[in-house]
Amino acid sequence: MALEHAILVSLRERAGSGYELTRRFDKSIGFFWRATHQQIYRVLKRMLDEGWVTVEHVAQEGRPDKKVYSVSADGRDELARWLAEPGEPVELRTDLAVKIRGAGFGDPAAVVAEVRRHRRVHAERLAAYRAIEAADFPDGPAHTGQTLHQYLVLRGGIAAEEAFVAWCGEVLGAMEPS
Amino acid sequence: MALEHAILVSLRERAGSGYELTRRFDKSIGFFWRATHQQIYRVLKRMLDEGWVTVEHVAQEGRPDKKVYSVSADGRDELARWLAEPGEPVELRTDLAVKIRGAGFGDPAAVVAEVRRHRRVHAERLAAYRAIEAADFPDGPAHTGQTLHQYLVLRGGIAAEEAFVAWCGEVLGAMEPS
DNA sequence: CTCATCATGTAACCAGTTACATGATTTT
DNA sequence: AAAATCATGTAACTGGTTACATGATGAG
Repeated sequence: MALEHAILVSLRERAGSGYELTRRFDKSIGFFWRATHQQIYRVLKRMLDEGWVTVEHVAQEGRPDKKVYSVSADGRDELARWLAEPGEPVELRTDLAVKIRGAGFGDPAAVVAEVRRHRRVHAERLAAYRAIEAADFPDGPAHTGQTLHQYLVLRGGIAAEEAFVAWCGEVLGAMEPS
Repeated sequence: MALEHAILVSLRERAGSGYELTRRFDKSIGFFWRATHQQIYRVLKRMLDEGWVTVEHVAQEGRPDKKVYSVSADGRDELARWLAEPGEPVELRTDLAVKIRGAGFGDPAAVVAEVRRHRRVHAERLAAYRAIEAADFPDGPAHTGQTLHQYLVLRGGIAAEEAFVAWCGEVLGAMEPS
């Protein structure tokens, strides 16, 4: 379970509130890990109980107060421990594949339309990632440290989306009205 | 939620027991959807309650009896309905990316070792998929019907594993002792 | 006046994992 | 004698999603 650890990474990059973390999980961290605010608030509470983070209540003018979380020494230790620990390589789990495999048990044309829709979404995500790459990482792999690491993760998102777009294309080529 | 529907697809290809389904989810269907026997038995029970499948008790010699499940008319309708229904395109969720992004907060060399391990596993899966491709689908995209659909799903697994292997390679190239 | 943004939470539910449990037969 | 295969299940737990709930400020 990596949400705790994804939050630790994000908070080590910069302390923030649950709300701010939710925004980050909608953007950069969201390339590879999604989380809703409900989940983040719940996990932050648990992390606080475990002593991995500390809170500071911050009063704001014209806006609701917020609770700013920071990683504690225990949290830093836990993150370092987890980083060195082996984990399971990802496995793909996509219902699109189930639909393709089962296409003959329904309307194949509807499945083809669904593949086309998925290709469009993946192509849009790919374009968005490429725009971020061009804007934020002009030096490509010549970056160093944290910037390099962020760049490499983005490259993973790009590689995955490219693969999905190409696969959808292959499926369409083989299944489209022939 | 696609496990019900993955089971419907598998049972339409061939009726079988929970145990047999578990075997199939370890192999071909497992390229893109995993399930343990506990989960399969639980879901089969629910599907029986919903009337999507029927059971036949089969006594065997020298082996425990088994319950063979088949898809009912309602199950066929449900599968056809679901096949035409739009679903969410996959999102990647991998802790390896979290580890790469956080590498600077721990021992980067340990993260590099982890990336190398993942590359090895993905390369092994890729080789296994390619072996299946060569053995079971000699005609490539020239297949038709159900065989074509199974082939295209396997191609998706191959595309995904290729992308992971390439990405791990890129990460290693940028992070390895420099 | 309405919608978006900022900000935090609870509660119910669903899906998936891990552990426990049994027991015969066949293979090593 | 031990391990693998065939065969089915229950129970507890964990993680994630959806729905509900509140309330201020600022922009259109």
